[in-house]
Amino acid sequence: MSAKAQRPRPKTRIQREKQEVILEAALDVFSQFGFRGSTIDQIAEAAGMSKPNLLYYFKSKEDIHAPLLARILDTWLEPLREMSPEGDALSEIRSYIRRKLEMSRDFPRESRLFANEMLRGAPGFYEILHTDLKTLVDEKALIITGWMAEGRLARCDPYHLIFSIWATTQHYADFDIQVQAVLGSERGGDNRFEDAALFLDQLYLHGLTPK
Amino acid sequence: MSAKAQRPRPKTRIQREKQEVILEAALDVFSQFGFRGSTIDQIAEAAGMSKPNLLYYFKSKEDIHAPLLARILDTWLEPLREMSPEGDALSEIRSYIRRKLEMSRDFPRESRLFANEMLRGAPGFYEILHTDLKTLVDEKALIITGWMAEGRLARCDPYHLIFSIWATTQHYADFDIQVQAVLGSERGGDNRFEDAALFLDQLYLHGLTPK
DNA sequence: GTCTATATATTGATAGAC
DNA sequence: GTCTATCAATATATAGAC
Repeated sequence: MSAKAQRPRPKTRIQREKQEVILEAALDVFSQFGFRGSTIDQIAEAAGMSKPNLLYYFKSKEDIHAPLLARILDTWLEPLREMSPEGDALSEIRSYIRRKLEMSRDFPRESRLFANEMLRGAPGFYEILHTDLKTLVDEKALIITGWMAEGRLARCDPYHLIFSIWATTQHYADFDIQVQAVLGSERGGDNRFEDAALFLDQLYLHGLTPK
Repeated sequence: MSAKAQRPRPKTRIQREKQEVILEAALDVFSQFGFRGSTIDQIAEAAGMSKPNLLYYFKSKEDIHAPLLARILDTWLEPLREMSPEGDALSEIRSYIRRKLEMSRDFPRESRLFANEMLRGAPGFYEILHTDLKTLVDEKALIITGWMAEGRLARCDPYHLIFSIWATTQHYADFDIQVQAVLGSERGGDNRFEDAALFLDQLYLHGLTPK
């Protein structure tokens, strides 16, 4: 939303739709090869248009990449934002895990785009992580710590708890190829996400239930 | 080791050392930008030599990348191989986690190189995952299932258990920049791996202790 | 808005002097 | 073995016709 404001806002509906087609194609490409490894040609082909035509809508490679990145962190943290101090501790954590896993299932390319950025050290992105992201995580860590103090949750490091949830859920998007290779055709089908959901639910339920 | 056999073995010790310098530099670069996003120029500069000089030792970009990839899976799976059916179930799992986390701490670039390959769909690598890796995981999954049948471990899906261990431990290498950004300078120092080890140990101890 | 043509820079790789 | 020079291919981006 705020990302749109960076470039002159699209005038017509057609323009906006074309831009969406391009961003969609770019997400395919960038999420696989990262920024440096992707070419405008690849994106143009994926978008079904010529390179100059694509560059009519976005004046540079960076201009295609930036809005994708800008919208992703917001989407990605939505499930964490929903974690409420009012709810039941274990239920809140478990449904956070479920929602996060659903995001990996439904938006794997976004997850991989993000992962690519992390791998190269998040240039021009670190500030946001260190401010916006850190603030949100600090806030939620406090809630979790509160739950532990009330005896509703086993005591543990809330930051590493959150990291472990990020890791386990995003793994199914980022390392999907490996997951499928190991599970094989029999079990790698569509229910790998259900199996993962069951496993993670149990792991964290038993792992976090106060003793 | 078997990777070396693919190209004519180096004659002198000097040659071998130069190749090592190059591979070391290449690991730095490839692990950040992936294969396509890295340039021979970058690698040459990191290795402190000219591009033609580097290409005297490795005749192509692919030839630098391949041996790095070949040696990595072996190293990476070493801790899993060590998991023994003779040992105590919970201890075996916990020390597997500890060793795997140590690898993320000690070989973060290798982890990121691997992650980069997964993100682009592991071209020319999938076969190995589907055969060698799957075979090893199948074997260890059987052991784990055996432990569960004996009541030494809480029942759960052994494959997703292994995935979750991979995910949580590799996260500290692959997403290090994010971990550091969130923890901040106070806690992001050198003990983030110790904190992670403590957290994971507790999570899996409680999560996997039979009820 | 979309195309062909092209300018300009970067990249993978080689030739050949030393 | 290492260097300078360079080639051919690819890449980002623009010009200008339609």
